Amino acid sequence: MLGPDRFMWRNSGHILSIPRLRSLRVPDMPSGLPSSRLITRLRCVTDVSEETERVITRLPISVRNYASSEVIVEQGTKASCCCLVLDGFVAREKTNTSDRQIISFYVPGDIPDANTLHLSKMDHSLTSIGSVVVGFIPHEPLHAALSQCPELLHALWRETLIDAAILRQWVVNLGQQEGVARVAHVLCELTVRLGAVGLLRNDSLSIPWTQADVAHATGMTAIHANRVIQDLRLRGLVEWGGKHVKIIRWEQLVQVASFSADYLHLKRISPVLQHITGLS
Amino acid sequence: MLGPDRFMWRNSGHILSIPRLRSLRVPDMPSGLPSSRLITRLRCVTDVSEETERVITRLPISVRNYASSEVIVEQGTKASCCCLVLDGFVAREKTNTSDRQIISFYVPGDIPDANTLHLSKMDHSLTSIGSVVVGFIPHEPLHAALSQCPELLHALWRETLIDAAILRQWVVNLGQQEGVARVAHVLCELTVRLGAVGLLRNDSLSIPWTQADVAHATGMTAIHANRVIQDLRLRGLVEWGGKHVKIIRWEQLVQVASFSADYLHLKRISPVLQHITGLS
DNA sequence: CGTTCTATTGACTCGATTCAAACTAAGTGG
DNA sequence: CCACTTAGTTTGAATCGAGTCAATAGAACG
Repeated sequence: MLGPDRFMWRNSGHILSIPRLRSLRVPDMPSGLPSSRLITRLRCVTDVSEETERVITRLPISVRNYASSEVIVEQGTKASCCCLVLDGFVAREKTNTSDRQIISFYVPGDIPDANTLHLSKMDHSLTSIGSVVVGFIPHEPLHAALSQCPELLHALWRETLIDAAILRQWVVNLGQQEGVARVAHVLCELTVRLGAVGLLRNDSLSIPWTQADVAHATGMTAIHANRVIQDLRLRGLVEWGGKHVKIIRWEQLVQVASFSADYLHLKRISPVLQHITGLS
Repeated sequence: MLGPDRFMWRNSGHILSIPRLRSLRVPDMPSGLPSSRLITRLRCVTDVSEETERVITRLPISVRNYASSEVIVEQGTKASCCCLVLDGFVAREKTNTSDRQIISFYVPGDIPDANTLHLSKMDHSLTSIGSVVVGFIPHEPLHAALSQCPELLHALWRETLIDAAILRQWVVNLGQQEGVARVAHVLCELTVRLGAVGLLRNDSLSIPWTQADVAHATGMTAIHANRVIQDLRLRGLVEWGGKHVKIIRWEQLVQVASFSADYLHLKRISPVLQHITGLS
């Protein structure tokens, strides 16, 4: 149940493979079965019948832990299974020699590589942001379940389409907003997505990212990310200490970010989320 | 067979609905049946059996023409059919009060709103870049065809996944490349995508876009886009006159753009494309 | 308790936007 | 056919957001 013996470690832009020396901080196992994370997520965006729920529960899922900054699935490889985030955060990224771009973040319940069901060759990598628990579902039984259960197929297709909708919004965010707005937008999105699956505590996000991660996601320098974060703090919009971000003024944050949750295509908004966002 | 009586006309950032006064320049009809465009495209990325081809040919497709800068499908509306680009270029865009972001371009054979099959509410608009011929396929018969023909279903799902892969690359492009590289990348991508469906003529792209369109796609000012284009011309990479872009030095363009066609997930490269790109 | 990340600060440079204005090409109406 | 209008392209100068380089301060870990 432990991670691999060697893992990719990022060090000032370079990627080295070094033996694992540190002990793994094993995060808490998600409550209940791994499949419940997926079902919770799917219920946010579509109807899931009990029959479909049973099909999902019967899927073989092998659970695995990752330490921080490990590569879960690597760019260029062919995937033979889909991974389901159970706990922690996963980043999708493309890394060139010097530049790293985080394309999107994934939270528990997401299947970041559902695309491999029909595009097995990975055109990007999946890496862990902080320690992460991931469930792997082999393609064959998943394909079998899909052909047997059209509702599940449509739910998964829908998931991949929402993933694309998030990418579209990210393009807009990068293309036409300036630094402060870009970071604010990421915060808004993660708040709503975490809230949707019931993982918001106390109006705040516990994301084990570094300011460099934020920078790589929003297309800026770590130094500039730092200044943007200070700006957000100064405006009193958030409290941002280390890996803990607390939303102080949601409405203003939304305004700065030009955020609207439409593109997330949520069917229902959880009570916790309603409280924070005022959405319904 | 003509477009609507009124259409959206963009004028210095504002959007006005004015009566159509100008005569429509009706583009040439695509050769053969509308469905052949789709089949040609699908064959670029997946295998299409004759049975599936027959299913596609039987789909009801109503053809419609659009003049330049018309809204084909509008953000916020619920779509009840998918549109298939038959001739010309379509842009996917999100427009706020002042800012316009082109999220992606579509070429003949593409289905820009296949996502509406499972996310009927449009979170963006589709507009015409120059005059365009579009085929509309109602959702119901399409859904029926999908449940009857798994191969078509998987082909379409695959198409939506490639659409997402293009968005991922676009995020990288916007996030970490500077102006010249961004524009060069768009050119490389369109060259390969047009070449794949056999629509490259003479190493050059006939795209009826304005420099403002290029700017909105690459996240910059029209003025800066102009300077970037001049830069590309000066370096001898392209000849860019009006709506006609000719690729002069493909290898250097690829290098400037940091372009690699992997993310387009093409199964085969057409002969014309091989000639220009040296790919296989 | 030192090593290694991570966060922070300052000064300088550069890419990109803004504002203003001129110039070209194309379409319209008299 | 020419004058007029409008969209689109091009140019210049001033300004600003963001990157770069360099260096320090704090936090986490073995």
